[in-house]
Amino acid sequence: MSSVSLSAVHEAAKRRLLDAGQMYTSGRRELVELLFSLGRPVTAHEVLEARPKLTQSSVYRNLAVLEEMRVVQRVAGGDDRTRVELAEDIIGHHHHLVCVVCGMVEDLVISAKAERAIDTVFDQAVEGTGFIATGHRLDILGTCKRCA
Amino acid sequence: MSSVSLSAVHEAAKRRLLDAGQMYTSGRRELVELLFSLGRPVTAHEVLEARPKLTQSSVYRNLAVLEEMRVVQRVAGGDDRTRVELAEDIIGHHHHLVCVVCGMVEDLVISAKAERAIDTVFDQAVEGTGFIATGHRLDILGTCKRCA
DNA sequence: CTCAGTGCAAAGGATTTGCATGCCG
DNA sequence: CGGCATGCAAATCCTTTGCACTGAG
Repeated sequence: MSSVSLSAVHEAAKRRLLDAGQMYTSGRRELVELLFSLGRPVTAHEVLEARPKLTQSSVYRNLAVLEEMRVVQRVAGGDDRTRVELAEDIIGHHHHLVCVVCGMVEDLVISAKAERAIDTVFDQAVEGTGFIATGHRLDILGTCKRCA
Repeated sequence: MSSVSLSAVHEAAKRRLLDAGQMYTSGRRELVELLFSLGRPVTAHEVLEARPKLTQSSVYRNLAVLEEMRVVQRVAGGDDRTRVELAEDIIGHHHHLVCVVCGMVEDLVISAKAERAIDTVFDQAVEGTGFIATGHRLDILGTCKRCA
């Protein structure tokens, strides 16, 4: 699953940006690298703490660009802050363990079989609602080790 | 499913507040009534639009109290605003259709069988992670009728 | 050279808080 | 009466934006 390499991620990110006429600057590269190394959804605040050199507005702006280019995606956490992580089609489809105490979010990969079961359930559920489903969000809520 | 009556909801809400030494005031009652009548997660902003008489700070404060008393629960939408709806143990377990265009969230009830399938999948997934699961959040993302 | 990207500071929007007053128990 | 709840306004927090400057192609 997370057998994806950093260089592969950079390649994917770079291609998506260049194809859209955007630059793959050092600031953006650094964001991708950080997201890759942390391997979980992070808030803008966490990014700024981890990379003090980066500027607040640039982080927000670059995350927005990366999101538009489908390099990263937003994730709802246990609190109100917006979190982002590398897009699923880059690091692979997965779900989240959300700590309702501290808001932390961790990735969770489930078996292909389980995934298929869920897909089936959802497909049936949406039928006839007039809603056009494009994806899903499955989070398991609870308490993480640290907060237990 | 939504066979729950308004009075039953008021009763449940009132009991939870009184048991905790809180008052079930008209402002709180009105919030519960509005949430019940709308039947979907709403933002504080929507509440204020629907009930202009209510004060902004009181709405936020009362929603916080109701959340603490487990009368309402927060729901992540397609945008950044916090939404709340009546707690699942009052109106019943369900999931959400989230519009990624306008952020709107609608309730979705799936079959017991489907629900069981999902529970099984999740139980297995969390095993051995050290995470203490207390619930889950399943949202189907897509485009609603209005935004299609 | 030219335009997108960056930094800094100020603006914006949602939510929270302080404080004086009102109302329920 | 006494304390929680309410209103209003000011304060905060997160995020976005304006503008001048820098850097890459």
